[in-house]
Amino acid sequence: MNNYENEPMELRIREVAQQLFFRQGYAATSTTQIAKEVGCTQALVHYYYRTKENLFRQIFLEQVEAALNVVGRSLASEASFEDFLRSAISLYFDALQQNPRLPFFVLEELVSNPERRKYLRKNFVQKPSYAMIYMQFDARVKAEQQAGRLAKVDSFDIMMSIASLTVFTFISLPMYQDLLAQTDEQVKQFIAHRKAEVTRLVLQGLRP
Amino acid sequence: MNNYENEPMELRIREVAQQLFFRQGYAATSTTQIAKEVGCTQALVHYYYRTKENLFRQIFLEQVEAALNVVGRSLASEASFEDFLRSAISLYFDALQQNPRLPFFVLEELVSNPERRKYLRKNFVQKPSYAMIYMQFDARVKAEQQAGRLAKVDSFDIMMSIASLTVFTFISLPMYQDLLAQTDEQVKQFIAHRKAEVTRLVLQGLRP
DNA sequence: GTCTATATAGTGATAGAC
DNA sequence: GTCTATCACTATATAGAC
Repeated sequence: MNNYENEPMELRIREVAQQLFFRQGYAATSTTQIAKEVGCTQALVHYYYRTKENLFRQIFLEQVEAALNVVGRSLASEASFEDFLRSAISLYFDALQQNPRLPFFVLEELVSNPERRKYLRKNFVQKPSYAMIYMQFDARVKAEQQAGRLAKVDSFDIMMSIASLTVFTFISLPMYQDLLAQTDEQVKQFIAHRKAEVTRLVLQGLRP
Repeated sequence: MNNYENEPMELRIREVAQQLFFRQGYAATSTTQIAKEVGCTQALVHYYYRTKENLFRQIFLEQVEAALNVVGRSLASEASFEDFLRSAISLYFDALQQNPRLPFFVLEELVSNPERRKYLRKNFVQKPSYAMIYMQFDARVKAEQQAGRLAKVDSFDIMMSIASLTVFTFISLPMYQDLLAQTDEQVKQFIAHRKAEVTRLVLQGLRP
């Protein structure tokens, strides 16, 4: 717990805005609501960030960057490919458990707003450093297939499948929690359970 | 192509509204915008549906029902469990290809609005007919495991994994299309490619 | 840096004419 | 059934006092 009350206003506004954007999305969140939760006037929100769109973009970029860093970190492993997959999936689950609303937040805005995709493309996809992440993974996959230790599957498919299985777990969390009326403890168990099963499924599914 | 211009207004409004809700979500869509795209006044939208929320709910329920019917249909198969899985995954991909925005539309509203989850719970989860769908599947899984033809995995996990892999394909479609600048033909190929790989991964991953 | 006040525009919804 | 007109609100954003 940060000692919230003593933080500078600029930061408090960003933190509250992030929470609200995460929960409700961009369109359903107003600067008035942000101000009310912070305990300041709506004018102050605009004093620091000028526009709502601008405030959103700072948060959005920061979060995408954080997510990509997790992916980047997962590729640094020197272990065997199987152990590398294990620890990557484990890392994704742990990172998302810390920040369960992140994937939906990013997806929502990317899916429902073409401008956001353009923005992301300019800021990340075109940057060579991020293209490198994929190249690195692809090389490793090909080497493993050459050695006959991995099924002949496109590296892009491996990434897609792992992303699907991890991300969807957290996207569906509110439904699991709410529709099936589960407690926090049950949710924690559910995540751990899925982590184990996703790992098992991926490893067995990628055997040659 | 329906001869759109000749349809009754009530229906035209619903179709346009659906398109817009699918693309932008509830909060980002106004009844004014709906009216403009239909080519009528905003008052008429409210004449037929009274409130925006009400218009939304009709569309939402209809779509959830359609989705659940696809799932229900997939369970009717008499074939071997492996063939049943194959045809179920195939059916999901085909249904979603007809309606690629459906999963995101449903998820978005369920994730970002607790009221919608309450509403869904009342209308579906509590209905015995929908609980039956799961029971049916669970029985079949257990029988297959008894016979030693299927890995010892919870039936709930099997559903979650298949849902993750199919749904995420379509959620990520706008990004695939836009971020990687793909043509319609390439998108079609991508879907077919994922359908094959998802089928392969699930079948191999569920072998005992 | 924080406030009050306000300009401007858009929202959902309704009343009433035709 | 469709329109015009309008209400009461809320939104984002800015100007100006302190």
